Amino acid sequence: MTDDKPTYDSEGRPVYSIPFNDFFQCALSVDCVIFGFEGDELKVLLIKRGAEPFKGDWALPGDLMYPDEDLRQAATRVLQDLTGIENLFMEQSATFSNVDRHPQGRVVTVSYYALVNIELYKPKAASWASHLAWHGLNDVPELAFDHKDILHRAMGSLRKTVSTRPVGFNLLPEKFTLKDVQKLYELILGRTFDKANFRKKLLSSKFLQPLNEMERDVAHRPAQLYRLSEEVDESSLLTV
Amino acid sequence: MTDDKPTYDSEGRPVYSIPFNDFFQCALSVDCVIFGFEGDELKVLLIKRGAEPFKGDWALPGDLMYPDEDLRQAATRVLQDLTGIENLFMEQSATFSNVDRHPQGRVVTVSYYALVNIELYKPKAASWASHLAWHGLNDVPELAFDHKDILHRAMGSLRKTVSTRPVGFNLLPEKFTLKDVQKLYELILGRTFDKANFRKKLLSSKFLQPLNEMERDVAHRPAQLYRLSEEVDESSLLTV
DNA sequence: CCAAAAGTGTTCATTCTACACCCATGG
DNA sequence: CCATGGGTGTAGAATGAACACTTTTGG
Repeated sequence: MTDDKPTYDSEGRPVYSIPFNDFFQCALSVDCVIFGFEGDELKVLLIKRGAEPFKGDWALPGDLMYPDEDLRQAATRVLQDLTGIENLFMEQSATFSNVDRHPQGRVVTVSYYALVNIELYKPKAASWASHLAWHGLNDVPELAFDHKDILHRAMGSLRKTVSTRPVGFNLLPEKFTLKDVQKLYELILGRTFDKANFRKKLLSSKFLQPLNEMERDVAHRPAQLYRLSEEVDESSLLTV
Repeated sequence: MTDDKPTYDSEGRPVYSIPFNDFFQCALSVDCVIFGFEGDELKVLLIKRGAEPFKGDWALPGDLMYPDEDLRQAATRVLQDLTGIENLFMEQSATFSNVDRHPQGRVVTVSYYALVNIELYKPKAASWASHLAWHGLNDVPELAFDHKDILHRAMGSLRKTVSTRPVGFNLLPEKFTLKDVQKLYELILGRTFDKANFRKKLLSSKFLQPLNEMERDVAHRPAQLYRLSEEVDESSLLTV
């Protein structure tokens, strides 16, 4: 396919078959897969595109990287604009580079996935509000570009991370029950856990701090509320 | 930091503060972290740069992505040119985008790591031979650009992958002993394993096929030789 | 009292770990 | 016969899975 591409001079210097400047015709973008957890569902924040291409379609929020930014800064900016939240968990997932993925030029996109406490989320600008919505992961509409692929990959990255590092708690509200944690892990990993065993593992991990507070207004025995203990480092291990 | 960056019109269309075409001034490159295993050491294949910038320094082999390629194709091409090997294990690791990482312009690089059977490696072109060398991972020289970071990250990716999927075998010769496998895993993961337990785990995994052949010319009891059994799928699990 | 979910204890099976021991070969 | 590393068995600890049971609330 690319037999004729690279040649090299006697010094091992590459000799390009096209002008050097032709390489500098790409744009980079970031696309953010923003996960939330509400009710009994994992959700993702999508934006309805107001501009061509794919105008009117749902898409992952993203933007082009500016010349004076790196990718993480661009992703942080997108997130900040949308949710108003700073300092949330965000990690690079993968890079997508199909030649034809963007109809307006060569745009390579790098995806980040973020975990937000859905209660803290506030739509930022009024003009955006109608264009932004949480969608249940089992109920995602058609997406613009290759965003469906990106979403699937991000889900994979999340699964890997969540089963070895205590990052899932970023999706939970300040105060939560052990049942909440279990439900969350079950949704992310697509399996069920035995209640007794799951809570034994969680409690032995020392990541949780019981509060002097109970669940309220439930038609059964109220559950103990917990919060994440302060010394938890995201590099700590929690194997679920 | 980027307060003034994004504004949006009444439709939620982004209004950029710089001309749209200014975004299309980036180049993308791939850098390949090519791991090999020889003797009692993990090695990485480095190239001595024949051109500015960083002329004369060691660097990861890489190249710019051509307009009609995607990143994987570019990485495959680089690998093919260097080693002459096709169909080896290669996976995207991470994307590096520091604004100043390349002195000649905005170049964002995507790293791939590959695992090669060092016995099959043949330097491709004579003019390259003197510029290419395997370096032990504990003995890596100063590297050009941010290649040291890239190498470290690739090592991290390798560690993660190798402990859940049976990909390490790509580093081994056709025929190998269980001791070879153990040594390899110990090097990658930076720990030791109990001989008896390690081999029990390996043999119960059904990934190995014993050959009618023994080690030769060793001053002790010769070891059984194995090869990877054919039905092994890289998506199978092997938890070490 | 009942339904519903919280919360706990016990048993059994599986896996991990450490370590001791025997085996085959070259010198 | 010795040194060297190949190869195996076993006992005890740790972990995981399954499940029964008790507790506390609202209705």
